[in-house]
Amino acid sequence: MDWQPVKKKRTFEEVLAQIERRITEDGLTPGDRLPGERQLAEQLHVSRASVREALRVLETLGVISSQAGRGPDAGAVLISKPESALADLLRLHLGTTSLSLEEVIDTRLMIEQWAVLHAHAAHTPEALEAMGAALARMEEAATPQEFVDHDVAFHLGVAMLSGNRLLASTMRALRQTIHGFSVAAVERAGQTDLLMADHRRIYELARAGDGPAAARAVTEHLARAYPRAPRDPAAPGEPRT
Amino acid sequence: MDWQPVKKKRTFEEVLAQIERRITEDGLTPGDRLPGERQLAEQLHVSRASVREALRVLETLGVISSQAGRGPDAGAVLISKPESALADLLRLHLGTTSLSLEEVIDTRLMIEQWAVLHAHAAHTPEALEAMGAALARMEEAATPQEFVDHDVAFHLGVAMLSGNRLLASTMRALRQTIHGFSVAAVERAGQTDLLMADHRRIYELARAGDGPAAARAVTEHLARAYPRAPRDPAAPGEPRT
DNA sequence: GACCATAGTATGGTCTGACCATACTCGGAA
DNA sequence: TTCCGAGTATGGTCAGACCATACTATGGTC
Repeated sequence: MDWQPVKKKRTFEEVLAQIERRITEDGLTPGDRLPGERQLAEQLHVSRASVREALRVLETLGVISSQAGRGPDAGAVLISKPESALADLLRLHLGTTSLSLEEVIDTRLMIEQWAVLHAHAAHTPEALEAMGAALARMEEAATPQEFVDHDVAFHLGVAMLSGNRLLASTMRALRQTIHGFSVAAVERAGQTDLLMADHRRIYELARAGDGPAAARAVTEHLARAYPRAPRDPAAPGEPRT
Repeated sequence: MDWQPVKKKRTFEEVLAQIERRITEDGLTPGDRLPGERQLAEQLHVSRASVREALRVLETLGVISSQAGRGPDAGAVLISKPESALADLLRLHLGTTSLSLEEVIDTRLMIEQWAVLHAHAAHTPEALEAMGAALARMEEAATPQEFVDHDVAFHLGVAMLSGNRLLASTMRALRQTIHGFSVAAVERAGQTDLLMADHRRIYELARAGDGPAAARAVTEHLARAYPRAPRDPAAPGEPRT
């Protein structure tokens, strides 16, 4: 038999494990409620502090949301907000330089390319609608801040083409993380005509179902938006077709 | 002026914000230490419980690691383990069905394709070495469990070709999340000859610097490993070149 | 009977103070 | 010089209390 790790789990980790087990075994889904902190503490024979630390972890990971008060909506409710956790993750690791802005932007390009190349039929109409609406609002944007807000919505629509919620959540988190950088880039550029032309082109190509062409358009767009970011030139081998 | 959100932040969130500020402003990097819990509590005029909840969040996000005792290594030390946070995130959201296995596996294909297509010269030798070593160990694997362990190392090497730490961490988390699924797949298949042939092909193509061919090999490999997972056939538009 | 104000109560959020286990530090003994 | 034990700073946990919040039920008023 294999050796068992002898590490002593901390109390709150045991609580965490049991709550997770309950979630999966009982098939709890977003909207369902967890027992109150005091009740959990009593049933698990631990202190409320330990329960709270476990719940804090779940909240950090975007799995639950807590509200005080009484009634059906009080207490810990299951949710599904992975993007907040991802955004926190990226922001903090950028802060400790264990991640660089280039890597984040590279990842963004990867997702958008993939999304337009692998547009999922069932989700395409919805995504295109979001993209179209964002396009219209971008036209009327008065400030870089506003423009970027709708730009985020547009590119989130691009990610949604894939029909993959993990990619959509990651895109939300990415954009949240590089938000300040995006606004600064638009302010520096001064005008948004070229970016808007890119957007329209991406939109039309996606609507036409021409994945490869849309992927090229996305690549050019991001190269324009982040002039010196891509590290592609240093790559060995043959250029991308 | 814009309206300010009137939401009252919880105490531990304020603590969290101040610690984060200290990290970025002081330029702390992995290996550096944070003040002790009692000291933080006193300086911020909050209770130790609030400090602990903030630290728990940071630990969950893979930014710090805490150890008891005295000496240089005691207390909260900055680290960089985004993969553990990502793995927790994926596992829990899979548990609440706000994410599906297909989406996770799709994401894996996306990363590996991207990595071989955008291999970064500076990181290629190191990645190839990891892939080669994993290849050799896979040959000698006696059990599906062992095989999968080294398979994980191989595909982590693939992700490392990109030189993007975010992708490498995500790959680690992905594989950790689908580990049980992978083992079951290998056990079901009974033999690993085809998979090994794929691996060698991917390795050789990556070493030759032929990104597009390697991308095709990766796609075929994953299609073989997860027979009914990819949703690609349902995609509209033209096939990938 | 319909409506509204008030007391009741269950919830999360926070604090205080204590105790334990751990693991380094330092002083004294061999 | 070496080694052992007391001292001590650290995180981990607990118990009990209090507050703010927000629903619920009660009862009075029209």
